[in-house]
Amino acid sequence: MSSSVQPKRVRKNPEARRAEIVATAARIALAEGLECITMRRVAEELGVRPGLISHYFPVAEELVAEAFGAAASGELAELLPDADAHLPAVRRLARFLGRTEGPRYDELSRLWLNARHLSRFRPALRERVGRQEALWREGLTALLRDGVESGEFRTPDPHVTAIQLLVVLDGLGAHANTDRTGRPGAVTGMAHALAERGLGLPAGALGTPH
Amino acid sequence: MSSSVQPKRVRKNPEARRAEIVATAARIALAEGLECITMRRVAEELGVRPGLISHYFPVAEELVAEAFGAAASGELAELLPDADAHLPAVRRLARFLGRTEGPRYDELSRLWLNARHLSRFRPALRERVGRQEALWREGLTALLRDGVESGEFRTPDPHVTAIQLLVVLDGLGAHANTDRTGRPGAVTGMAHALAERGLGLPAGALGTPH
DNA sequence: TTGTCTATTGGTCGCACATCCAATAGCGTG
DNA sequence: CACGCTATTGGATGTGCGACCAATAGACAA
Repeated sequence: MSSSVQPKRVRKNPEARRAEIVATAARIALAEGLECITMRRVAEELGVRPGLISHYFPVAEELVAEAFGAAASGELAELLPDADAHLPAVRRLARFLGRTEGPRYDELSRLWLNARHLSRFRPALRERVGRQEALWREGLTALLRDGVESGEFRTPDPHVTAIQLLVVLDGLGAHANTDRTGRPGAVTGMAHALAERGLGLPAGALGTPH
Repeated sequence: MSSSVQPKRVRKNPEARRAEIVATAARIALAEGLECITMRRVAEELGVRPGLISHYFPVAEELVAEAFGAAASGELAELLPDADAHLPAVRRLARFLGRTEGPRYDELSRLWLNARHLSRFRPALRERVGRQEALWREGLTALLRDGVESGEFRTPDPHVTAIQLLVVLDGLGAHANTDRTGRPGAVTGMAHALAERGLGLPAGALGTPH
């Protein structure tokens, strides 16, 4: 009558296991924060013993970096899906900006905040954050460049405009963390306004933030 | 011939000791981060036993919150000194923006990053962060309002403009943490540009960012 | 000087963590 | 079916942390 579950041990091939671990850690990172990625915590979530995580990631920091990379690039893919490549750039940009609101994006901007701060103490993570920043910058720059080539946008330098956009989005995200007391539309809409002004679009061309 | 220092115990009055503790913690927060504020660490810095810190701050989180508050309000006072109240608003704003660059301000924006993130887990800190945000917002809003009254600025809503400025500054600060690879002037100067545009000033009226 | 009050000590306790390793058991191969 | 490889376990080790408390020794008043 033992009510405890048998510790039936499951054996998987290393790549699969590793991927599973990273995915779990990424999920934890998004939901609860990078500091919640702990050997024990991940192990428990996977129904496995802590030693195993340690075996795949002898140094914990490496797992944290990997998890952040997975989460960030996953979210980027969702914000700027390759599948949209055929759509007009204005439309893609409008979608992108539209997705930078709501609880879902709050989670993401919290993760960035988290990562930027933590990367102060963890070199491996810092490196990953830098790489992801570059990816996001390039992704958005490519979108803007498309728009310029198709004549939808007019801007002296798509790369600079992209960075400016990301800076504003980061600022909004950081503020959203603590302060959400009746933010005026002129604040919420900063990214839209910046994009329209910086790309020679008429006001409202990108849709209005909710 | 004992080369070890005598543990001569010094007795101070509670308010002074408490102030000393907060000041030390604030210094640590600015230089190394809020998570380095630890009973042992602060005690060592003060040449005192850890138990003493614990005595003044039975709950560690309270000290962290207090330290952040001290650091943030101290820095605000330096960025917007009351002593400048007689100067024209343009000049005060130009100074303020001028001080938002360089290693000194980097330290501060790192602290804000740190605090915003950590406040996710520590209610007492979150409350303090909210209070400080309000103070910064109000300080800057007052400056802008002065400018409007004296006819130096033209803006539909000083409060909104102030928030927008802070958002951009936060975004720049967050980005500066990891990425500083040749940031174009059009990025570095975002705050200046936003202020000039939002306040009806001619370009360059606030000085150029270095 | 003596006595009292209390700021300060010195230690203890329990917790959560990363890291390491010898033993074990799943699974594919022969 | 038996064997060997290795993914996985269980447990030990050491560190740093907040919290707690009885004992101690400054400082000040009587």
